[in-house]
Amino acid sequence: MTEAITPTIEDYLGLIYLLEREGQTVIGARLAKRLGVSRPTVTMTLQRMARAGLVRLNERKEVSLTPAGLEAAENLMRRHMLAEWLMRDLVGLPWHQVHEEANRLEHHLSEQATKRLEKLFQHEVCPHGNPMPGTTTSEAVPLLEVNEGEEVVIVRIVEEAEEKRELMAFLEDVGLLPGTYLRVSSLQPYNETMTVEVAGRPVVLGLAVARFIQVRRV
Amino acid sequence: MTEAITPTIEDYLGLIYLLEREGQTVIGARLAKRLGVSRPTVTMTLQRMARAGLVRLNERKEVSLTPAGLEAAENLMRRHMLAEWLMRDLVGLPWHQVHEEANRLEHHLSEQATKRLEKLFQHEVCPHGNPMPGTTTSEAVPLLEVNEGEEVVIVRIVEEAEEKRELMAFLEDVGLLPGTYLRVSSLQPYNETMTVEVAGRPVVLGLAVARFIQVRRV
DNA sequence: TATTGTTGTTAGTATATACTAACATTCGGC
DNA sequence: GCCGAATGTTAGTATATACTAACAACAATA
Repeated sequence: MTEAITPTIEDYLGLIYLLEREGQTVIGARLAKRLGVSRPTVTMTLQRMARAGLVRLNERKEVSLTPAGLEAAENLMRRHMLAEWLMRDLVGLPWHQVHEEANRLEHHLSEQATKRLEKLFQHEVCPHGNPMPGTTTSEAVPLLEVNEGEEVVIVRIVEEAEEKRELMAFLEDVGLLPGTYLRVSSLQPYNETMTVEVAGRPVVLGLAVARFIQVRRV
Repeated sequence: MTEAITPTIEDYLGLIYLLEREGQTVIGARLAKRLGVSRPTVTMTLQRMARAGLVRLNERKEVSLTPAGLEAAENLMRRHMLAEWLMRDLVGLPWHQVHEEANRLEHHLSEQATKRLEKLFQHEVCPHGNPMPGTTTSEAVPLLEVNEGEEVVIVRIVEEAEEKRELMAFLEDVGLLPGTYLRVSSLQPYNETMTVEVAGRPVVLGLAVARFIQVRRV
């Protein structure tokens, strides 16, 4: 039945999992865009996945994970996040590179290696603050919604942003990482920006970016 | 020119590299056997590799690496051995499993991660005692050739043996690892075995296995 | 020398993953 | 309710990687 879950199929599973977790409707066109492939390719791959019992499509072509698909997806996400911690804490790769590295390694970690990593890293979140499968998301709001003058702490950088290499390098550079405290010093909606104060230094953020940063008020 | 070096191509490069280093004549049939694929598959893949400038075939169909192929192969071997050390020393996988794990991960380590690993692990050999590309093999003889009563230290387990999963588990179990001191207590050529003393305990080894273990006299 | 085994190649096929071009359908907005 | 945009699918194609069956060339050996 569940023939072979290839790296490609795992990529689909992981993305569908994340979109579902964010409460988004999962359709082929969105997968195509996020995965960087054409719509016909997605159609074909989803067909194989449905045949393998990993996903279903309803009459409106909305995609959802079956129990088997969910299990495989959670398994993948666990390996992804453990690979991220491995790269960050043991190998010493810069924070902004670990997602990309883990994206390739995650498909090739054996069960034994995964078990070892689970022993070593007992975190409930990945290095970007996103929850491991099985744990619940801690309360947070987009930095976008925070008012002028408020102090907050960064809870997570959402997964969509992890794919954006230069953005990640920028965030690491200015120190906008999970756990960082900052103050919203002023809003410039006319300019689509906001200014925050991080470790005493002002940083101007585009509002698109401020939507990717989730924070908790302090 | 050098289009894309796929994991499959890397597997071929690595094997050819090792066979060349052992001074063996590299022919398609041997590659087919060691890689576990059919001869036609090897023919086709070697054609693509030749087209990409990674190997040449002479009139007698013997395969050799081009400079570009050698560079790619050495690069791969370095990643392989670094992945082995990573798995052994940082992740804590048992010795007999690290080769298999590294065989998959090696294809997906970025240059940045490889550089980090090179900083962390400055060994001249892999966990099985085989030399990193660029370093020279230290003098050693097959355990097979050692006489009764001699004391030796294990220098390496040759690469061919690394593929044999159960053998590797056995070697780890009885403690026949690089650096281990042992004494050849007796030979039973009629039985195709020899008996060695490891840490006070006698171990009977098939001669086929004794050919895989290289030692230095002490 | 004749036979047998090894080796390499052709031919035909399969699968997963991609693409473009073209079309059908459906949805959102006016 | 109509129209253009978004979406999904067909059809045709490409590439890398595999396979089996069959054959040709050569080597090795009885």
